[in-house]
Amino acid sequence: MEEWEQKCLINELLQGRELAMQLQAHLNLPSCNETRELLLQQIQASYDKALSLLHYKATGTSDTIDQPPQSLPVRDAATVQRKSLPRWTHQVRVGPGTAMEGNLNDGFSWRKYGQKDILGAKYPRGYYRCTHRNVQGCLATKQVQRSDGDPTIFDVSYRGRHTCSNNNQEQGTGTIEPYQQQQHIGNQTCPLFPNYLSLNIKVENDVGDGNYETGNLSPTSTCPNPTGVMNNGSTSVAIESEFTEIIQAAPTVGLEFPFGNAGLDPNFTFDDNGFFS
DNA sequence: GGCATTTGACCCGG
DNA sequence: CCGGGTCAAATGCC
Repeated sequence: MEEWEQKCLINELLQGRELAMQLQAHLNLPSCNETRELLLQQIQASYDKALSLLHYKATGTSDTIDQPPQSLPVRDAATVQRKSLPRWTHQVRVGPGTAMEGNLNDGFSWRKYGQKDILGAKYPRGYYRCTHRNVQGCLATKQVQRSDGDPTIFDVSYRGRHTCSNNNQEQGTGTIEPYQQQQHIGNQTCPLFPNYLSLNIKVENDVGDGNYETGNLSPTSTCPNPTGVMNNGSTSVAIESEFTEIIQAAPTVGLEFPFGNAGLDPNFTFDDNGFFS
């Protein structure tokens, strides 16, 4: 058990370090403020996690002290948590090769839990949560909505951070690893989804006090799932995944991908195949 | 049977 | 009251 915690801790610290380096790199780029904010958030979250790990070790079940009255049904707690989670969105444009929204694979496994027609939007919005929510207490969720202007663009907004570690290579963990930092961990770089193109992200920091999940990380959130680490070299998978977001986020403006923005998808033929009923 | 998606109902905040 | 977000039963797929 202790080994686990230690690994988790190291993971977090490494991640924090990497993120900090990222941040440093971004300090020189005048353009992306949001990216920096995102990085900051992630760094903070890393620290939080690391600290919570230590705390856990020290006191056993640290447990959430500032949990007020309680008695509120689960739902309330969930709501509160939800409200305080950080949120950011990318715009993802999809090329012709990519099938549909489901395939907007970003390295995590999502499970759809709802869909809603949004007022004023042509297309419904899909609601997804992490598949491992129940198992690992991972509270990450995302919403995917096709832009009504350009059907090839999806607004993907993320909420919360993944506390799980799902390293399923077969799932397409290999997000594009665009520019910078080619830390190819293992064989991660699968070119499965070269279709991300321009993505803009914006961080909507509705984390008022910035202490989201300060007092209470989701109870089980602290330690990534064993499988993540099991895979020997890939202890960093969790990190990798999180990096994914950053990486995707970073290219904000005018970053040229290998495949070039131009190359992508001259004419998508979505409309033909019924896409999204 | 187990897991994922679908879909209408429900909850909650503005 | 309205609209966005979530739940949960029904359904589908492997």
